[in-house]
Amino acid sequence: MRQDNRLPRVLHALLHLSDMKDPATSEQLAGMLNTNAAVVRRTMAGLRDRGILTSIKGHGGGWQLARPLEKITLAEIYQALGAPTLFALGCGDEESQCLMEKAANTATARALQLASETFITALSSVTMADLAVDFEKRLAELGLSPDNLHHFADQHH
Amino acid sequence: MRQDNRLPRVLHALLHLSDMKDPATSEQLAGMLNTNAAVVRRTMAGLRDRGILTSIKGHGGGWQLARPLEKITLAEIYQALGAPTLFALGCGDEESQCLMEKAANTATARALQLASETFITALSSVTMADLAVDFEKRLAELGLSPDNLHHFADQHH
DNA sequence: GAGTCACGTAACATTAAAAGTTACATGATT
DNA sequence: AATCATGTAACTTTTAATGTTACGTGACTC
Repeated sequence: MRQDNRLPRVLHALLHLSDMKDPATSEQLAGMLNTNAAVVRRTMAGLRDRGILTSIKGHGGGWQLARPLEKITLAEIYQALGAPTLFALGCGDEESQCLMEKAANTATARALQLASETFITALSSVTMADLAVDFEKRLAELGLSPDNLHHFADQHH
Repeated sequence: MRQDNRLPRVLHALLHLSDMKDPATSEQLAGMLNTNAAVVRRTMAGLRDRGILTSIKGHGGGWQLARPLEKITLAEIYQALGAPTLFALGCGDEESQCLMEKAANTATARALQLASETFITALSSVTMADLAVDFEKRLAELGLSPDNLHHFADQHH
């Protein structure tokens, strides 16, 4: 499989959305994320279905946050993306009849399961608001005031 | 990327090797693993370089364990495979200049890093001997004596 | 209410990495 | 010298994300 970058991409998009008053079109977001509008729609669809985003058609339409950043955990976003396969590693054929293969597969699956739980737990403990704080810190480190210079932080504009 | 099943496949192969007195040829292992001899050679090459296996050319040659199962951890095998990418998920473009994207990527990378550490730790705590014990248990559960019925456990034969 | 904007979605092409396959060179044994 | 088995390169296949194009539908403006 190719590498799945939807999670960081969506986080990135949500941060931009939180910074905008008006709805952002798929076209605008695609520009910020260096991708295609259809990809944005496809990727964001799950977040809309989960009530994280709203989408509005027609003039002045686009994407908006449906909730404050504090109430959106990264784990929920991961779920909204369909909880895509975390691992590039597989644990072998589940239906094998060879007991040696079963032992091998079980051991692999166990390690992957533990890693998966760690991943979900880590995502659960972080909200989008935490990311926004991280962003503000990065801004401040560059000596920029968070109040009036947000747009400088975004190289896309 | 496609799913990487090398780790469970190698574990499976090592269990079979531990059960054989004579070296097993790539052809034989390929039969047990339902794959191709060239794949076996390619996959096992890293284990040979790490001193986990020895390979012998010519008549009566093939693959053998270079150490007792107790002294082979799953983590070492994973390393011997080149520590292939664990995750199907990426953490975005590392070189982005957008501070929002950096915040998003960092958060994703952090969760992946924790998961990765859990995975390696889990692999480190298990040796091939543990897998052999697991195999014996599975044999016993089927009501078979471990002493003289090993070959029944392997559906390949 | 016609035109335009923006989402919704399907269909197809592209891409990346493991895995499968084929072929042949090299070394070891008989 | 013949045969066996590894070592390795080159190429094809596979799979899921991603990129792309196209068109339908709803919503707003005039």
